[in-house]
Amino acid sequence: MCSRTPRNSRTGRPRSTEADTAILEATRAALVDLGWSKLTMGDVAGRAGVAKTTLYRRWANKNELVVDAVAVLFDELELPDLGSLQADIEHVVLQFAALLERPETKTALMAVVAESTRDAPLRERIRASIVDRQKRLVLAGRRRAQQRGELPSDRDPTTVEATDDLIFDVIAGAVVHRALVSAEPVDGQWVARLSALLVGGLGAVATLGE
Amino acid sequence: MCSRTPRNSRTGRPRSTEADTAILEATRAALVDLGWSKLTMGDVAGRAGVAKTTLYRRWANKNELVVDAVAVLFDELELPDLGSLQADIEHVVLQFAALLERPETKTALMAVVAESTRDAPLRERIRASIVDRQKRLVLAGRRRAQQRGELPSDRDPTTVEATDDLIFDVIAGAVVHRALVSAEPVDGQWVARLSALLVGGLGAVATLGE
Amino acid sequence: MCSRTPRNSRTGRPRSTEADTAILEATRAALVDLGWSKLTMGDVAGRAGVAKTTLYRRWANKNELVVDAVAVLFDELELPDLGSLQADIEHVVLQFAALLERPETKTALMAVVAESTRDAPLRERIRASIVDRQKRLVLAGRRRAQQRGELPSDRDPTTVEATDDLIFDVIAGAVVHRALVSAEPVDGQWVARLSALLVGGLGAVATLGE
Amino acid sequence: MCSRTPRNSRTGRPRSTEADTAILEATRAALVDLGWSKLTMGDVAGRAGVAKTTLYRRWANKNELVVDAVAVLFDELELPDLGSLQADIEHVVLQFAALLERPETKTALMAVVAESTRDAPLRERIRASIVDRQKRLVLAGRRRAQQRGELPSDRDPTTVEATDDLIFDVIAGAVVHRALVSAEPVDGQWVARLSALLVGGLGAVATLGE
DNA sequence: TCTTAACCGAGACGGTACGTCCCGTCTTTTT
DNA sequence: AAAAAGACGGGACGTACCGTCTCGGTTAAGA
Repeated sequence: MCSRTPRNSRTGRPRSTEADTAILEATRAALVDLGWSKLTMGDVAGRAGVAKTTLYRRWANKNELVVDAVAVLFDELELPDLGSLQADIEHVVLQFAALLERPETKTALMAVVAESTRDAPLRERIRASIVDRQKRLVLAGRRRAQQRGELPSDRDPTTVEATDDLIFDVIAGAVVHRALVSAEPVDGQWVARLSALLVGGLGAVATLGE
Repeated sequence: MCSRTPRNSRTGRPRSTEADTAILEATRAALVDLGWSKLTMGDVAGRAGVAKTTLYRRWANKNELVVDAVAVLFDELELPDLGSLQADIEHVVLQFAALLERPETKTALMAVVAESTRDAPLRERIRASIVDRQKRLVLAGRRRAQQRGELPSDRDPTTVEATDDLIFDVIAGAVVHRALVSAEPVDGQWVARLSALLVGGLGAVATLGE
Repeated sequence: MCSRTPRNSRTGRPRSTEADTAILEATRAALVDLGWSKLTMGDVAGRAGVAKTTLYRRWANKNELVVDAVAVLFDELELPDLGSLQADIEHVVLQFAALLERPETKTALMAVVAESTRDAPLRERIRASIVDRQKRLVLAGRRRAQQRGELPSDRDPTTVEATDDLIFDVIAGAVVHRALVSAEPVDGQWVARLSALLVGGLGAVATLGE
Repeated sequence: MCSRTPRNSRTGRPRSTEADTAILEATRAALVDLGWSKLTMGDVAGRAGVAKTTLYRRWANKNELVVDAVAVLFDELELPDLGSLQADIEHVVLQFAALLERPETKTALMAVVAESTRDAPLRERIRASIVDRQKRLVLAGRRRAQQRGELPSDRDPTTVEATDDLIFDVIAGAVVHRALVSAEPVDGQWVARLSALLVGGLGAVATLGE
């Protein structure tokens, strides 16, 4: 979780795990109150009741701290079986939109992505902490649809993975763009249209490799 | 273009129009060299051979300046008629991906969007300067496809607009997510799959309103 | 006076002379309240109602600032003609002792001298601002004594200068050592003994060169 | 020697005496390398191969540590009988000047004196460890000169002590001022002049009390 | 021999000050 | 009135040390 792994030595005073959690909580609170660009390391330290040095001992900079603070929120997303692929998609999209409406994520997500365009370690951290972890939802939804017979069974595994990635980029990208760039609500109608587009289009994509 | 409109008085020394263009060019150059987060107003002023006051007389802050500097690049996107809806989509997606590969836009776009989540005037400026201007591409593509008979003619105008918006969010969102978040290449295969998904799904969306 | 001379350009906003004096006064006040070692640049800036940057624009570090703040106090020393060499010496020694009793000088003088042992520019600044300026007192006293006939007229000018320097080091050194190292009072008795020693010994030194 | 006397309990692990000497040596080495103001407790601990806690268990702060580290050097001063008061004075002055040329003492002596102006315990420690211990040299020199008949025998013991103190302040003060403030060499000529001044002046001081 | 109390190294902790960078504003002279 | 120049008050940065505090482990006297 922390950026700077302490040496695996057993000597010396161990790091306080309470400080860890206090810092991450304080970071989320500061994101809510101030937004990403006005969040300062000193302010977070103050809110957490911790010295600035304690903060820098764990995270090299604001971006890595924010990624860790926000990442955990994305693990709340779930994919309950609602009986049909379209229903599953609509449910997860609404969940994701609700997550993006939270002020912590709304202000932080695009900011760290922007920073990551010039910071490879940060990019890797985002991928590991947030992006890759959510692909599980696409996987689960696709497999469930295959079991239901809504989608054909796998043939070429690379094609399947490429399609999974495409669906992930389309869903996540569309919701983020709607919510943050277009800045318009992700309501039931919009979600219905999006999921209809996906379900309808998936057949065309499946026949593409043949 | 400029943020602060001067009084319409004709007295006094007129503003230098050369300064305007020099500043915007300098901003793009600074974005390339430094990225959004390390770009400073002082540095831009220095590159443009201009005093900081001259800069602030025109733009209130870094974000508005960057939006103006980058917006013009998005007007390069075009939609030549390639004979089919799928070909048109593939072409514009590749163009958009190429634009996002440019270091100016790559570092700036997500950054200003992130800032805009807490800054309504900036959000409006982005919408006016960048977002809404590109919806023309979706409009043009859809109409052309209708003329070709690839898509049914309009019935309910609000449904049409909602679908246009959806397609816009899906295309733009997916490309941005692929390029900046997933950080993987927008290559021919991926574009082919995306456009197949869209063309295949559009029928399903069209029948939704009935 | 200031450490960092601005370019002799006439362009731009000129430096505030009020800031100069406010900073030096604040420095002396901080020396009185906190002493040299607890004096901080931030505190001085705060007392002066000035930003830290304004302070650093003028002085590179605490030591140079303190030298300038204290130097002016040494210019208060005078040498009124009291009729005899011994009386003149006693008077200036008492004045010097009174100056060293002031908390500003007491805490600052030895501190900057200590720092100057590893900082040649500072050493030069102390010499120019404080040390050399006070040699005038020795010169004036010696000339007056020669006019009175208490001391022989000059013969070898280098000998004269060497003797002046010796007397300066002896007087200044003895008073400083008494006041700060031995930490005992420079009272009338002690001063009388010191001046007797000097007046009595000067004859022996004068005949040394022969 | 150490600042914090442990309880006189005989139980528990006794303090390492090797640590004591290692710390003092490390302190002198650090003074040579870094000077007083850049010397840090952590650095000294590192050089001594000792934990910071071990250091603080013995000395309360940097100043007391430095006084102890430097004090021992002053005990090297000796006063061999060279046959005349003037020769004895010249010898001890040259010794003292040589001591002040050593980088450890040069940087440390004035610094701790400066600190002592606002720190009574430190002042007392300096007096006990350094100042008073060197007055023995003045005492020995004066007695030897009295035995030789160069100086009159004692009459009033308080006058004698006052004169001893005066001579101590004059010699020590003059040498320190010459070496550190004027920053000029304490060479044979200067020493000859100083000792001539003293020997010549001592008679005048002696007759003062009558 | 076994406690046991004080020692030791390592290093994290809450803090303070540092000197730098940039902000957005202001004052000055020049155009 | 706008321009270049640059000083201004202010805020945050990331670093260096401070002196304290926990750790696990060591050491020698006393039971």
